[in-house]
Amino acid sequence: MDKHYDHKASEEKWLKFWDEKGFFKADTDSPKKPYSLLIPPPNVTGALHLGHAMQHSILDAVARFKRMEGYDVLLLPGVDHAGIQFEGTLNKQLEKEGLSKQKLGREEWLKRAWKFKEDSYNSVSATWRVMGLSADWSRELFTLDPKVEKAVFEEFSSFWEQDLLYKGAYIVQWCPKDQTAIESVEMEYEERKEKLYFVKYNLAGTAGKEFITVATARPETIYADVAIAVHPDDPKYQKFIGREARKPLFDKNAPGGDRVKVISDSRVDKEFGTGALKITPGHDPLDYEIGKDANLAILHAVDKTGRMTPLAGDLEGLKVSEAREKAVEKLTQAGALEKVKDYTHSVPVCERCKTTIEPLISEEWFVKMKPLSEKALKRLDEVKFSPKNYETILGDWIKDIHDWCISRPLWWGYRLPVWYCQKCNPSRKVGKHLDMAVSLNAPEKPCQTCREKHWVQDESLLDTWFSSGLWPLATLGWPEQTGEFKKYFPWSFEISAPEIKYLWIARMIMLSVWFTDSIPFKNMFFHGMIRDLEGRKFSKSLGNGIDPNELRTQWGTDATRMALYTYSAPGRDGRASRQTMDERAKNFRNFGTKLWNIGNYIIELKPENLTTQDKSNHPDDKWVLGELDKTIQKVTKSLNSFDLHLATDEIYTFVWHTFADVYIEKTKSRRAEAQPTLEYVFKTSLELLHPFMPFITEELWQRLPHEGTSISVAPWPTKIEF
RNA sequence: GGAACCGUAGCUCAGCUGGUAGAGCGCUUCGUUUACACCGAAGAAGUCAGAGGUUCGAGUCCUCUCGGUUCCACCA
Repeated sequence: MDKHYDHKASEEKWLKFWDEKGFFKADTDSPKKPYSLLIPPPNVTGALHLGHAMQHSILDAVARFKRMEGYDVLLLPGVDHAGIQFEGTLNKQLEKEGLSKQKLGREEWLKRAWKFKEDSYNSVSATWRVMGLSADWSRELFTLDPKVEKAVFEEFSSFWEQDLLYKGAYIVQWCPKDQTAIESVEMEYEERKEKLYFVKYNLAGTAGKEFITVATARPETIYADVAIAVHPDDPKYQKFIGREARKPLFDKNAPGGDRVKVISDSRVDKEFGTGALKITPGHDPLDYEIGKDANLAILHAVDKTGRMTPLAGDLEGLKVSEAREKAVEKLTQAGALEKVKDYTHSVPVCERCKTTIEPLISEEWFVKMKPLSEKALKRLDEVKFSPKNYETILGDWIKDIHDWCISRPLWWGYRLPVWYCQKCNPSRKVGKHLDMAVSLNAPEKPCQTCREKHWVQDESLLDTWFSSGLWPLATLGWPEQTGEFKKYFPWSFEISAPEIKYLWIARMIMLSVWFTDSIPFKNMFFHGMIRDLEGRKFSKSLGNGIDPNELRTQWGTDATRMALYTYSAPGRDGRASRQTMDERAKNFRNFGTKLWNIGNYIIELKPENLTTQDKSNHPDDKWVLGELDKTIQKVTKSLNSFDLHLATDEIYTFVWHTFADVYIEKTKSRRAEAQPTLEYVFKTSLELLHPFMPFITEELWQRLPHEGTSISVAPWPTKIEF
């Protein structure tokens, strides 16, 4: 044996061996009990990062453990098309080349998109394999594969038939840069120092004598005002309720001209500003609510690109920030600006591009979530969460569910399978089944109203989570009751980063319970987030990321995996730098060398004149077997509770500090007698270590006397059998 | 405003249902005798954020305070 373990050669050798032997293929016909693990599909938007490496190492350890325990293990890999994020990343690339979506056009753009997808996918796939993931590659899926498309269509059409879909005016958080509606979970708030403008509205018919003053941070939206609201109990404004006021900024084409009504509504805060609130239902969620209840018109002063609409008169076409300055000038000139105060508040911005969100009314598709939420809540306690408190966290969110906006103006992903009759339904209204159809391709049947075929498809795409929310079902061939669906569903184990607990985990639970009357997974593991030493997220812009491939190349895959398990306590965030990762990986690289040298001692330096393979009754032998037995029990227990950080620590301490430092040292004076015990304890230790360090354990196990073809399918040690 | 999590050795972190403080890296001293210097032996280092409480006994349970992080809601 060489002095040092050559991790690179060993990894290549065993990857090839495992692949050829097909140990990791799940078998629906196997009499073994199933254990299924679903890999959260990484986005095809770039290379895997350290968080992925940890997540996948955890999955693989559990999979390997269960396989050794004798289960028919399915570890299913896949990748996600990640609509918005994908387009964002690709468009940034195109920008550098001086290109854009618009310049390329849909067809050319899609060609680039598929190329980009291939590149990202290849990087992800390569990393997966070299990390030693014992996945069933024959079942690998992409969220845009036909198998998934079928399931997604079933999801959509069944929602349609159950009357859970609707389209209509809805207040939507609109990102002007990404040109898309985003969800509240995709928004961030930024503290901004802005101004609060106190604007006087003249009461109609008083010719500049009576005024009502409102405080607003967005004077440019005055054009879209439809009312002023005051609290019904506010004594200051009793006399104004029911009267009309004149907008200091208005467009002659606006409904009602410059007139807005003063109404009362208890949702107005008497203490804020002047206690009078201008109502702009087109641009503010609260105003929208108040406006809806008071039956007020919805006007837009800002459009979806973040520019002023014709309603803003000569400000049309200006960006919001420019329009605000102009509006303030005009108000000053008109003597309508009473005062300006400094005002610090948090402004909603897009999580991805940090652009200020425009709350707008937009025509979007929604799923009514209440029925799904109610059904899911009854079954939530069947999922075993790690850490436990996530059951409450998710339960609270599902209880307060709001309808799910599922349409996105994107090009990358699933088009809504909705067709309108161009002739009978040119405005694409929803609700009349006769001049609409839900179909994957252009409907064969004619429109039932005009008996002709003028079908046009809805332009929008489905939200990415509409497909990934169905991942536990789609990957197993649902809606068909396939053999694999029957055997592997619900999944035994799922894992996720906590940041997508609502977007993804809660949705999977609701969708699964709705469509199959079953929870999607029995064990749900949330790992923590690895951050940098200052506690910040890893991000490309900060450049603080750590490349798992560099760690792997330098220290070996086994060592990198072990380093990651030290961060794997459920729900605990960790801090890391390249240096701290190196320190940990180095320690486990050294541990690998230790194993290698133990192997050298036991295998290569084996005494030649061995007389017996019988066990001895020497107290040291009994002692080490007792310690080994304790270790077996502890490691098994920790693995069953998914405490991998404890399991790795236990087996590490036993091998290094009990077996090597103490026991092996003592055997040197009675080497021949101890040989059987040495071999047994070492082989068993390797088996306990295999889920975490698959390569070196296979390498050494193969050199020891053993039964079977691979440690990866050797029986998991349960008790001392010696 | 509501909620959760965290605060343990210089650094990064473990410590399950309460019972004499742990690991890795780093540091000090010694060791190159026949598995291993990617090693071995010995060692220094913490009033477990602070204050109360429950208990025979609390890092571990309860309350409060301080500090840090995150999530949810609202922000005219």
